[in-house]
Amino acid sequence: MEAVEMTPPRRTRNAAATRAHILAVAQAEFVDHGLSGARMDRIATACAVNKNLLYHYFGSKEDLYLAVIEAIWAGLRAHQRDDELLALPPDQAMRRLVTNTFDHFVATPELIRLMSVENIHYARNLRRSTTVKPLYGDLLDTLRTILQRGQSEGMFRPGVDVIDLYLSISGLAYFFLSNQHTLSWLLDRPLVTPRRVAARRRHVVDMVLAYLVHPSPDGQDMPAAQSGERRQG
Amino acid sequence: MEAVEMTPPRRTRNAAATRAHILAVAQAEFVDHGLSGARMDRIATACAVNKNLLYHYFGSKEDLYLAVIEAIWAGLRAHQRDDELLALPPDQAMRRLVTNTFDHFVATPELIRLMSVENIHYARNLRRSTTVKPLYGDLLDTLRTILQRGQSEGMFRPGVDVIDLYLSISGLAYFFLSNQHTLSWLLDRPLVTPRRVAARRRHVVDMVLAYLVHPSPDGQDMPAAQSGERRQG
Amino acid sequence: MEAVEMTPPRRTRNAAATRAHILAVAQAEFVDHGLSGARMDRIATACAVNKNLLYHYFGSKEDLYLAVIEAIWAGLRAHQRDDELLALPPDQAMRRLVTNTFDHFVATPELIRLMSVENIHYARNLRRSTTVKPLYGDLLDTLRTILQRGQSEGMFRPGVDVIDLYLSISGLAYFFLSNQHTLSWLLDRPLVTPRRVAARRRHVVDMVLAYLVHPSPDGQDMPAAQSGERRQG
Amino acid sequence: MEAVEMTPPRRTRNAAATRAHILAVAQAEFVDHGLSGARMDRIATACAVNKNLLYHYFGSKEDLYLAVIEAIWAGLRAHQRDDELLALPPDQAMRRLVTNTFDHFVATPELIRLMSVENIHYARNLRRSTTVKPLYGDLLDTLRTILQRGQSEGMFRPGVDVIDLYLSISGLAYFFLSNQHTLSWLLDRPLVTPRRVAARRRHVVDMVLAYLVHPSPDGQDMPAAQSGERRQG
DNA sequence: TATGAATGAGCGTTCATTCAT
DNA sequence: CATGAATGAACGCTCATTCAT
Repeated sequence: MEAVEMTPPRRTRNAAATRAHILAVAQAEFVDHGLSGARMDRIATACAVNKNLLYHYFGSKEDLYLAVIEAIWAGLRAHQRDDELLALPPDQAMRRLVTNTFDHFVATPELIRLMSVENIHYARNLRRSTTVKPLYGDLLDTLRTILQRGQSEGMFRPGVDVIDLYLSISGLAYFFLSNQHTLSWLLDRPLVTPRRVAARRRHVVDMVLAYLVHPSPDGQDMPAAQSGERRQG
Repeated sequence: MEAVEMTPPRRTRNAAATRAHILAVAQAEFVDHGLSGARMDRIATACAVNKNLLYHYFGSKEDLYLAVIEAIWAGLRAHQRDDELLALPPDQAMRRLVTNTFDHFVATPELIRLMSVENIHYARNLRRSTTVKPLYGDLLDTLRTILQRGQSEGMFRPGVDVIDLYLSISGLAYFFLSNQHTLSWLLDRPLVTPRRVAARRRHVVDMVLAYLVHPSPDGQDMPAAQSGERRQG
Repeated sequence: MEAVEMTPPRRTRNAAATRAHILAVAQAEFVDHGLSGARMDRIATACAVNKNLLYHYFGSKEDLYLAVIEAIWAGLRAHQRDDELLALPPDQAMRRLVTNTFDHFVATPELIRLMSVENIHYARNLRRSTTVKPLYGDLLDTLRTILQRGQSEGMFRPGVDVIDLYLSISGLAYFFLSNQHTLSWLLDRPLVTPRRVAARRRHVVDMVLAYLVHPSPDGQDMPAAQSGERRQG
Repeated sequence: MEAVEMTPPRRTRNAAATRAHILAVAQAEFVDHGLSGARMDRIATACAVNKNLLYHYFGSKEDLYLAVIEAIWAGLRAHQRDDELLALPPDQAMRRLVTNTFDHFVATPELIRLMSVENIHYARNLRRSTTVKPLYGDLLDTLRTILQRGQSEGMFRPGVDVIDLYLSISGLAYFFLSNQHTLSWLLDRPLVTPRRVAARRRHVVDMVLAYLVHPSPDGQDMPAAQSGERRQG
């Protein structure tokens, strides 16, 4: 809920830095208030720049918003291109992919909120973007590769739709974050404490792997048995 | 995306009907445009009613919005109170609970959108409600009962957090609906066709039950094996 | 600042009483908020009658206001017709006339405020009245009689304009009441405490009589010498 | 009753001039219609300026009104600081003080009306001012000095309350101006013609000095005897 | 490049008033 | 006589945007 700080470029003749600063402040505003609720005035004031500069650099409120969501979706995609995953055995790769997704969502609340905002607006603006779509041409490739590898090894169950798998991995991490405010009110407890987040992380991994991994004949390979994540405090 | 029509009660001097009509039209407006984006003028026009009447009945835009979300959350809760579930064996009860949740989300797109909208506003309005919270005191009771019954029978795995389970059941159904517009653009295919929804329904049930249900020693009781829902076309 | 009480005529079929009640409540509203600031809604609510009744009885806001000021000006005039004055010697009569004016202003703050309100509106409404003007045809008669009697006795100074005398008697009592709120703020003390009002009453009488009464040749008849009012606590 | 014109600074991009113009036009509006009756739209139109500019410069209607009354009260005080008075003998100083007050009221009808308006609103706005009160800390000083000087010389009567004297000097000049519209209707003659104003001016001076000045033993020093003002036509 | 001044459209809200019974 | 339902006009104010330099 705080205005982004970044090196304030007051009296700077550095156009790029000013632009970046505006973008960062605008992101905070759109994250906080949505598209309709955001105020150009507040952005200009928070940037300590003249309001006209916003229009000079970005053209209009909607275009400024577009620049913000283009940046956030590019950041998401950059994170997803995790080639190191393909070097791991399928179950470990999948586990890593799930935790990476989860961790990125947790670490980037702006992403969660802007995704909600953009869907409230029926993705009308994202569709106007010419930069985002190209990045997502192969969105499912890594996941599909891991999935197929695990299936051909007999480790993963057959008949798994990669889109459904993607939606589940995302949804399991997304929902409790995106809807934390209504949920924590109705459930009468905070949902995004470090403790609860860590527990949920384990739960999500368990659920995805329980679904994917064939139980071994002798039952000793129950996914849950190894759900303890070593890398996380 | 259009204003609700309902039997137009124009020229009727029936306060309750007028109020209900306003509420229905207002819901459509808030669903479509969010809180900040909604326009009282549009609501009044769509109702064929004087704008002042909105204020006469509801006091303010925010209070009208509150009335809308109170109604939608009450509807959600009414649906969740499914006592018939407790008469079923745990696995069937759980399966039914998951499909009920899923089906209600699919059948009530307004709910999904208003949940998103309200979370964009940090649940500020829901928290003002005095009617919603009381309904949700025992939100997790049914789920907890089913879960514990399954665990004591040895059918469900131990160590399952009921909150996490609730979040997962909801999230698996919620995300692909709430974010369908960005997702279908990025994934280059529609996500809410009848075919895809049916497939996703099966997938969600499979995932939840695969997570919960112990594999039987001989491995022939894989949850997925019985995922075919008979009751759904 | 309080709503007038009067016997609340709820469920009374007594039209006259209802009308009177509305009038009393309306007076309080106009006194408090002026003409533009008054609200028909507030009046109706305070009367616990339907808003339409105000229109039924009085036609419009401006006409209701007119009824209020007609009543208050009639009350003022009724008070001024003090025939007993003419039975007194001129100086005592004048003293009585001044104190009567003063006391009536003090006792009727509504009068002061409605006079200010009506003048803010350039007496536009009072001029529409057909009932007030007739009452004031002989407004200055009593004053003129007393004045002339005193002059012909050699007790009052000659060359006194009766209008100026009237304006002074009124103005000396009016101003500190009408402007009490700004004055007491700027002078940093309350002006309408019982003590201050009593002192001002003496002062006003002194000033008017000092102006009117010839000093007696031996100087022992200084008006101030007898300024102590016996009749007042 | 018409909006002030002043050199119309349209097409001028001079903030200070625009602000001053708005203030002048706003004063005329508040003088004419009071606070509740004034219309921001009318002010904007009369200024040939966008309505939003009023808010940009003054924040709100109430704050614009506050700026107007701050200016008028500052003007009143500026006029009252008449140090030359102290160089005159007490009776002449007092005479001058009374005429100055009277003349300022006559010359500034906006002041009279805004004082009435502000009192109708219980001085609620003046009390919000941080600039007016400091100017009025020593409001009574000059008057007190003149009074005491005259008393110690034996020229003025003892036992005069300086506040009452101030209220009387003001009230004698204020009332016939503030209430001219009702009065001239009820008295059936105009009250603010040059002739009547001049006569009233003499009357007010006479009354104040008759009250203050001891009659000389031989009676030839009747205050009224020298009431003829030379400086006024 | 950057700014202070200014705008037009429209928003949420209010208010005196009228309709229908 | 009295009421609940409903209205039209306009009010104070906001907001994205443009002008002029």
